[in-house]
Amino acid sequence: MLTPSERKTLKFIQKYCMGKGYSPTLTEIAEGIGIKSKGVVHRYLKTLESLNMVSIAAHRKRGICLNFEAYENQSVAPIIPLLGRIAAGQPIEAIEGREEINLADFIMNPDRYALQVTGDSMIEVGILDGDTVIIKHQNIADNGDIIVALIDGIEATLKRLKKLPNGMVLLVPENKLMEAISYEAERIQIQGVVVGQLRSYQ
Amino acid sequence: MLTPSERKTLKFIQKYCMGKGYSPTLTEIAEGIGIKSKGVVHRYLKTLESLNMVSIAAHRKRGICLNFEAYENQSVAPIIPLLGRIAAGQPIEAIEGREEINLADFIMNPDRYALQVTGDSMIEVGILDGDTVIIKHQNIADNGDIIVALIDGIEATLKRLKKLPNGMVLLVPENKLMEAISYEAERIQIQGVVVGQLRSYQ
DNA sequence: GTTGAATGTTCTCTTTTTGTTCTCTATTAT
DNA sequence: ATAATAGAGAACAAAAAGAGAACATTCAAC
Repeated sequence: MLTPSERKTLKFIQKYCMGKGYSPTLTEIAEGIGIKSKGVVHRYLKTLESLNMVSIAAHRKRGICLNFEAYENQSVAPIIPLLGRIAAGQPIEAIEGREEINLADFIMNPDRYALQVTGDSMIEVGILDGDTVIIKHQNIADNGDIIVALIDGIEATLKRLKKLPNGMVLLVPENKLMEAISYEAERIQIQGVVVGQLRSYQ
Repeated sequence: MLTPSERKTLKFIQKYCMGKGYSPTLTEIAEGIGIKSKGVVHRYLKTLESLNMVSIAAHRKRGICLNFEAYENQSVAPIIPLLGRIAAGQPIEAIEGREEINLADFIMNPDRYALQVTGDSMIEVGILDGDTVIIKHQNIADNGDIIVALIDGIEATLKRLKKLPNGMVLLVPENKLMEAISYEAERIQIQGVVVGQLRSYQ
């Protein structure tokens, strides 16, 4: 069983790791739990290690590693419960099987990056001004994909791709007020394909 | 386990490659991570190479290559590099300050849950059929918030909230084809407020 | 081809930061 | 009283970070 201070230490480490992706130093932990002595922190860590809550790489800086046991019942993983499906006029319908969403699955590939969208050119497919899109880095794309296109090596734009039979490509905005423009294929360089989109309302 | 500097180096390379399509020189990396010695950079690269995070073509200029598979499960946090802002007709503009997006910020709080949206009632604010919305669980909401409302304790629906002066509440769909309906305040129970939205295109 | 600037590689040295191990003190519950 | 828990802080060990010199190789201009 953990003492209150040890629990506090563990929680702090969990939160820190979640936020930054790497573990804190002893001094940071000390600050985080409101004490001054890193020697004390070290003692707590030793206890946590003996209980198999964490692993510590000796002398390594930021070498604390959370063990599986430490994760139980904690909401530290990038996982959010998926409660069900909501539609107008019905009770929330539970979804069988998948009961949570792992945001890591969503984006956690290193060839993914994010772009913040400015402008309304994709408004009709629900990509609004200010949204963030997740891009998968690749140089080719299928017809109908929403792509990041580099025109003449300078201008970048987010459009739907349509390959025309005559060797031209059409970049189609999803906005009735704007017009699709066609280019010679050589002028267009594909920088990536949209694989996700997110928006924060806070 | 990477040291902070090694991590910084890796992130810089990742961002550089995504943006330019080729890898940086040692001097560019040194500048990018804020040090002066390219010898130091080389040391970091050697470490990254030994961990299979990158491949380095010996003596080749700009011969660094990111090994995507290698660092998938490396980071605990759902962090993705934020490359910049994209608008029609301009180069991608870097965003000062924020260099990455941490999805944990999205959901770090334990009172969040997800719902999958069915139907088109919020289509005009970019919440489409099939999207997932992140809900913050709370029983009160401000005027204009998009809420999960439970009507008569049975029907659940996603609508924008408008409190009317006469003690009624109006649930407003964001779809021209649908009509807002007003209810006596007692019939409506607020289950949560939309704080985020995400969509996957895969 | 030759050449020279740019870039990659290999060192050694120093400083800073961080982890480890102590001892000492205080508080609290049994 | 005794043991468990908490904390301060000093002293030391080791890792990480960084500077920079010297040399090797590439690559593009001539």
